[in-house]
Amino acid sequence: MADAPRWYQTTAIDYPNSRPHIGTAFEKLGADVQARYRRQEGYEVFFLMGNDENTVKVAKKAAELDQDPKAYCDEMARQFQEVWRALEVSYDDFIQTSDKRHQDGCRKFIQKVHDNGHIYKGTYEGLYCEGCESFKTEKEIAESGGVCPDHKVPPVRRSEPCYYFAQSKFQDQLLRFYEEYPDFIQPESRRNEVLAYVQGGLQDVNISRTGQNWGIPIPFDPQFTIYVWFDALLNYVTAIGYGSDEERFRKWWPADVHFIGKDITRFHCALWPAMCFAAGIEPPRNVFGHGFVYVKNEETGVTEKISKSLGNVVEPMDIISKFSAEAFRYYFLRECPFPGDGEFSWQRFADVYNADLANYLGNLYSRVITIIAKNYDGHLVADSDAEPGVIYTQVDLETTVKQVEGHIEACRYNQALQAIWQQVLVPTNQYADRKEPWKLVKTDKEAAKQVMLDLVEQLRAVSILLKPFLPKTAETIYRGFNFPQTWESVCCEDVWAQSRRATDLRVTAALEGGKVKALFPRIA
RNA sequence: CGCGGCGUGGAGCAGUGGUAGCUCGCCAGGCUCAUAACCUGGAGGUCAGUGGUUCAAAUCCACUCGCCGCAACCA
Repeated sequence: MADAPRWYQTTAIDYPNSRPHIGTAFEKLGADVQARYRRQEGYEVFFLMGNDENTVKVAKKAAELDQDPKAYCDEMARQFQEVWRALEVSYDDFIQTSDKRHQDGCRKFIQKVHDNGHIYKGTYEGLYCEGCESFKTEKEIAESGGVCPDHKVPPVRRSEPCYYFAQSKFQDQLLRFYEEYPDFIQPESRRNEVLAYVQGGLQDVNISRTGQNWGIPIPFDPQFTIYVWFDALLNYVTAIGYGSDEERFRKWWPADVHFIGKDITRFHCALWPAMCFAAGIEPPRNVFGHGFVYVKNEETGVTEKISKSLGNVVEPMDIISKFSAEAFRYYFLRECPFPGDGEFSWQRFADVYNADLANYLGNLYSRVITIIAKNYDGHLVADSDAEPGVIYTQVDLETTVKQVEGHIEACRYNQALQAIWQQVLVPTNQYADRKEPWKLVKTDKEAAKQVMLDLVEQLRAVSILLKPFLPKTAETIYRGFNFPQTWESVCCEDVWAQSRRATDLRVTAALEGGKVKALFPRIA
């Protein structure tokens, strides 16, 4: 048997100076669906996440709390992972950029780029705030009326020695690269932005900082630390053994996809591949810049960007404890198009929860099980030669499965879910109403049984299709019956390839008073 | 003229050349197996505007108006 195809994917690493909010979670969910889908379809998957810790902000925050920065980072990493686990994000590794493995790999990488002649010493001149002890951009200063936005004092022009990464040398190579791999930047709409940016001329990047005792010292000049962006991007390679385990590194690199927020597209589509060129490694195959989640202000009806200053930050746990992790996953994956933007509101959440999860999905599961339990003692013996009923008039199940797979592969999760609801759940409820097995069972128990087998078959299909999206719910539905294949091994193709295999179908879900526990209890 | 995106019934979205579609909400009816769920029917849109291309445009082109994101470290 041939080796399984490999799939290496990452998410952006997060600053741990505040806890994750629903926007941060959105990215991890989108990535998680992809990882689960690839695993299910037979790929050997490595799914990396992590935290970005070598920034001044983190050191400051730790100092405020009178904590050691590393201890602070470790505690935050624990808290982040607690949230990711609660959301059933199936990451394989979690890297912290304050980890030794990252710092060692990082130094090797920058040394390599230096040895290859792409780093040179120069001077950086800019507006410096003595309060912040850091440079400010012209824009920042201009926006706050000529003073530092934090300290309200005018900055001074200052120049200091630094190291530059010769990004400009790679401009042509980058443009050729985009041309050769037109799918590199996803979604398509972000492509023009990056092209225009690179065509507009790349500048060399100052990749060093001085006077910081938190961060990674530059190996060839330890009084400098590595600029946080240069360091952060390297997590994608240090996590898989760059500089320490060549075999492992070669196994996984290049990454199949980096999932990132649309705001950092440029770093990933220009700076990062240029860094790869400079170090003599391949660039990643794909960068996917997802959209943002905005929050609808329930009072004013205005859609706002999530921000601390607006006080509209919603944390995942707020929602998980009121509803469930599965509902959380469903809402964001269904309501917010991954390539574009979406919005959250409690009202909308409740509407979607009741309509899609409680009514269409949960209720179908309940009614099917109850009928079988009541009338057949939870046991249907199927005739192997019985003709399945005609459920679909527009699109058949196999076509739907293929559409869903296409949508997942393109990260159009909302459209995948929409297809499952519109093309499977809706017709199944319609079919049940047309056939009325609860009436039919009184006059023709055999015919009613065939209808029930058809309905169960639909539930089996739904559970498989939902496997990457709602792992727990899908498993509960699947395990509600004694389907022959194991849950772990079931994949999309089985929807049609393994249909109607059960000749001795039993309801295995736990029943109480002849009824099954609601998958999603309605919210008032 | 910095770059880019968006503007479709009350709300949220799909639809990229050929009789305007989905979910929620609303109105009426049906059903009663089911989580007051499910099914059927209905009201509601000049697809931001103007001009153009075409036998035919929400869909292509031009311009106008409105909203938003990015512009080297706030997912």
